[in-house]
Amino acid sequence: MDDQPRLMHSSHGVGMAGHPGLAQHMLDGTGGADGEGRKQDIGDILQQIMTITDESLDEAQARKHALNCHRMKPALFNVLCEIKEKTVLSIRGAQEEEPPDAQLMRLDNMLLAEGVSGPEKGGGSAAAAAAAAAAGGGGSDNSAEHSDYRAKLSQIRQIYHTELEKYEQACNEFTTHVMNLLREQSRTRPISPKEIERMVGIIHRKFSSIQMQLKQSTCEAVMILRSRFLDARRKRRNFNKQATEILNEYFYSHLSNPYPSEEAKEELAKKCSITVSQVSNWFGNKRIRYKKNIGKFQEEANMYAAKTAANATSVSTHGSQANSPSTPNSAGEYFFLG
DNA sequence: GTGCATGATTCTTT
DNA sequence: AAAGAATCATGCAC
Repeated sequence: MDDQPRLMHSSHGVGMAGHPGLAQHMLDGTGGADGEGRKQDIGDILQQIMTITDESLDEAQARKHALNCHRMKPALFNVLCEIKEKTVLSIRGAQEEEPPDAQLMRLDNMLLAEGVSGPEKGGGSAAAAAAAAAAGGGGSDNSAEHSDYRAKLSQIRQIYHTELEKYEQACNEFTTHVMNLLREQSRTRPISPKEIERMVGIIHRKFSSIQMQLKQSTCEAVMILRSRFLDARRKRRNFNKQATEILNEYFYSHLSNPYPSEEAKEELAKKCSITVSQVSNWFGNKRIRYKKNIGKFQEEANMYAAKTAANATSVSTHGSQANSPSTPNSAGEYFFLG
């Protein structure tokens, strides 16, 4: 055991000299058996290994074969393997720590949530349905947009999977190729299984970083699609007639103070099948537009006043006129006069 | 295509 | 935080 360092040391000392004639002599197995001769022997083998890449392919092939058959080869090979093992282990210890990538996990989670990387159909339509629900809308005519969204999502999904498969295939092919190469080389130079393992790890890391780029751009594409789908301003739909009617009825019957409470907004939202914030938007727009041009809305105001009055009389023959805007009892309180 | 209507957003004011 | 005001972007009738 303690002669291993000596072997390596001698390789440095003698290896650089280069004695083709002597080397041939050694490889023939006719060299001396004394200690000094053995050192020379090993040194020449190492020298030949180190210079093998300088030779032509045929020469190198022949040299390789000769070296493989050399009587000292197994011993030298074992020693080199041990040394290699030690250095590889020390390298491993130094650079092995790899925290689970938070970014990658986020991307994976998102792709799963959006139904891009999950099971075939279910996730995608679920996400689309959620997006559709979030979009607010009347709910009747968004099925066309919905299917459009779904089609585009599945397009993204398909591209993603094709690319992913391509990467995986390339990764496997490359890994196999490298492993075959290393296995082949391990016959002439010391390559420990751990080193192969490490190499495979490096390859996988490289490919997974490429995969991450794919995941990132897929996420971006989904986000853009989603934001387009969800951007209500782009896909603005007028409220249906009934909803507008309900909102106008409330507005004109509360003309002196058209500021519905939170509860009233919720009630209106429910009646109109829209969201509370849409109700708030509507009243905000209505107030400002009414105030800006009361004349323009006069006809509408009268119409709804009549309607409200009619409703009131039909409900109660007593003819309550509590909410009649056409007969204000205290005009000074009207919001648009303030 | 044009112009007005309308729902949503953004910024400012209260 | 809610309302007002200005503005944007689309819908729709013509």
